[in-house]
Amino acid sequence: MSAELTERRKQLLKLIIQEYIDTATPVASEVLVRKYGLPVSSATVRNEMAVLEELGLLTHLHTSAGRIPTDAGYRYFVENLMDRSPLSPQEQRTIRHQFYQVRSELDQWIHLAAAVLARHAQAAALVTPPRAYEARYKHLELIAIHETTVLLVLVFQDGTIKQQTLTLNESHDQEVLSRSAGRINQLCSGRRVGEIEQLLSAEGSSIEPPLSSIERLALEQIVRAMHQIEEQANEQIHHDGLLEILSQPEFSQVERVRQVLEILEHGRGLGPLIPQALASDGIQVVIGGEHGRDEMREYSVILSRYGVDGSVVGVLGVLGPRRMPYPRSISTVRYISNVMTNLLGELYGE
Amino acid sequence: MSAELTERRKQLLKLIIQEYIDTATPVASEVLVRKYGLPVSSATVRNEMAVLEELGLLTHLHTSAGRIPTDAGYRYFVENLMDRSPLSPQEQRTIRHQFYQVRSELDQWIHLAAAVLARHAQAAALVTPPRAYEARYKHLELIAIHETTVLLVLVFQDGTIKQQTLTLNESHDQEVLSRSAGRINQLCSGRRVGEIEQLLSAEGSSIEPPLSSIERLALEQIVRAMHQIEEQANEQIHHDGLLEILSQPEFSQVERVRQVLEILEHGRGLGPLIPQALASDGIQVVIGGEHGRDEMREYSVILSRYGVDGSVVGVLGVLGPRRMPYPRSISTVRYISNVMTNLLGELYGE
DNA sequence: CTTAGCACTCATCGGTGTCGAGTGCTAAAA
DNA sequence: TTTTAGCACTCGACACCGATGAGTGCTAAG
Repeated sequence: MSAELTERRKQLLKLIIQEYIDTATPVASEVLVRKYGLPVSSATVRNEMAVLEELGLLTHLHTSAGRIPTDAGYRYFVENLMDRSPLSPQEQRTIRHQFYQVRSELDQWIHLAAAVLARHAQAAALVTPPRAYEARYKHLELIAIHETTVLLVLVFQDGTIKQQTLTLNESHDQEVLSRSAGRINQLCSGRRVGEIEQLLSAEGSSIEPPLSSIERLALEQIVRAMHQIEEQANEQIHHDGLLEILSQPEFSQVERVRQVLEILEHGRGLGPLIPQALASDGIQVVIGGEHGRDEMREYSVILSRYGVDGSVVGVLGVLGPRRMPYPRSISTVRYISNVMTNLLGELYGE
Repeated sequence: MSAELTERRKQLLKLIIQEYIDTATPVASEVLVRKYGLPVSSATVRNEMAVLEELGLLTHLHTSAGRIPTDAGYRYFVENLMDRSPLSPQEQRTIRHQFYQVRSELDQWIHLAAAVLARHAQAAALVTPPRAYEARYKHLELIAIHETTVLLVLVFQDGTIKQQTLTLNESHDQEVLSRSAGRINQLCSGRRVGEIEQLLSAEGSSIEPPLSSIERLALEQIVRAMHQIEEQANEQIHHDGLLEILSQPEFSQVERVRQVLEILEHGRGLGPLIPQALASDGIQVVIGGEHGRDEMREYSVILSRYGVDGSVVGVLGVLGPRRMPYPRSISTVRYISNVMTNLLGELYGE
């Protein structure tokens, strides 16, 4: 009986979780009444705790230890209980200022985003570079480097840049290369990989004048590069903030550090979370082993998509121990996500 | 008396160090005679060990513990004792093959170098991107992205690419931008930053026709970017292989992990080692706190310059615990350094 | 429904004793 | 003079013990 969530129990749960997040030690009934001046005795609190445990929101490690939240407990906290306070105007200003300083350096954005996320959420941060759903050709440049070697710089519509080298049979001067690049630019501007492939196939061989050997070679590289980009679309994940989480008590055994590194570097355990975040609006919070992923049992992730919908998007978020300051982390992820979205919006036109 | 380094003592020292590197536990006299079938008794070995300790080549943590090498011991080992065996042809082939696969992707080289170093030397790897001593302008491209925003892609003679965005007062079409870029390319090709600055100053205002506002803006960005590149010349260090060293016993306390992270991410403690390696031929081995750097007392680094002398150079190497398989690490660093040097040589002409 | 009281549980910590690895020394053997 | 056997001594590692104390669960009274 009475296994229902009364208002008092909710408040108690909230306090317990906040306290645990704060102190990283199991919270005892006694401590709660003292610290927060509850109008009831510790015994009552204990009774309530027992009910919350029955409901699956709390556990304890052994009989004479304080309570700690379960995944479900955290989930309920995140969804119904926690105070959603955005970052302070002061913090927002600082962050905006940092981004303002690198506003023109596209490739710094993800570094900065990861660094700021890590510092403000005190967790490991992960950011995937913003990518278009499908690569579209924007611009090619061929630059003579040395005799028969040519630097091929490829720019896509989402701002991604790829550089490759090309080795030719005979040396050509910059003049010729520029003309070839110009021609390819005209042929391919705004095209998808499929359309460019056609230029190379029989179908495309009807173009006049026929493609020079340089042009063919360059086009082949372009097609290869575009396929490559689409394959590894959101696979490469930039991360930062290892140092931040090392100071947290849950990482006092190296084994944990190794696990996190494996998640961050190889994406082990992250599984479908990134694509999922990419496909859905709003903030995704995954607590512990919620989705049955064993490697993640001890960790939580908060992810958010960012970017211009339908044009160029990425995912950013934080990874930390299950005992994570959810309100703050979520606010941080949300804010940085917005900042990045705005930046990209300015770049590509909202 | 008799505190001199006889042949037998040298051989003993070599064995002790090899054994310690292997097992990570202080080595006992008894173990040595048994494992290597020495023609003397453990007592004799103990006497010899005492002499080696007197010479400052060995220590022990407490009276009844086996011996471990001191920095000087390792140093003597590296310089006079160890077997210098290059990587096996099999390994060399594997490595060359891996590099062959990414031969055209310039920006993959440092990633691959770090990854291969880390895996083969079982240590943390660090690689600075290859840089010219001073930046020289190679090529500029201006690409209209959206209304008044323009993507500026800047290529330097050493292959470095920088991308920036530029916001103009009014929108211009690609035609105009390309013409401006072409003009700047003509003006700046192969120039150093100083010469380009002159174009912007009073002295340069005599060019005809006078620079358009777009051209001025672009030039300003170019100058800024070149200064930036020269400042952070070899400051950014790419690293890899944290996971490799985590499994080593010396990193069983997180504190050590933090230290290494701080060295790798912020270059703390590396101090002048990188510039030093950049300035000298051959392989640099720094063992423990040899050069009085306290943060490094527990670690050793092996660095090598790579690249085309006088044209474009970088530094690569490994960082590991003092107890490091020096012969193997040194061979690996040497080999990868050669591979990278060859790759760059092909690119820029030997 | 709340609470005081109390028994019970369990991790933590300091202290103690034992064990074994390893050295250092000494005196005898080579 | 060098080597070696023998042995005392040192010190870390480990297990065990009991005390301590935090914290719960239960019960019976308010």
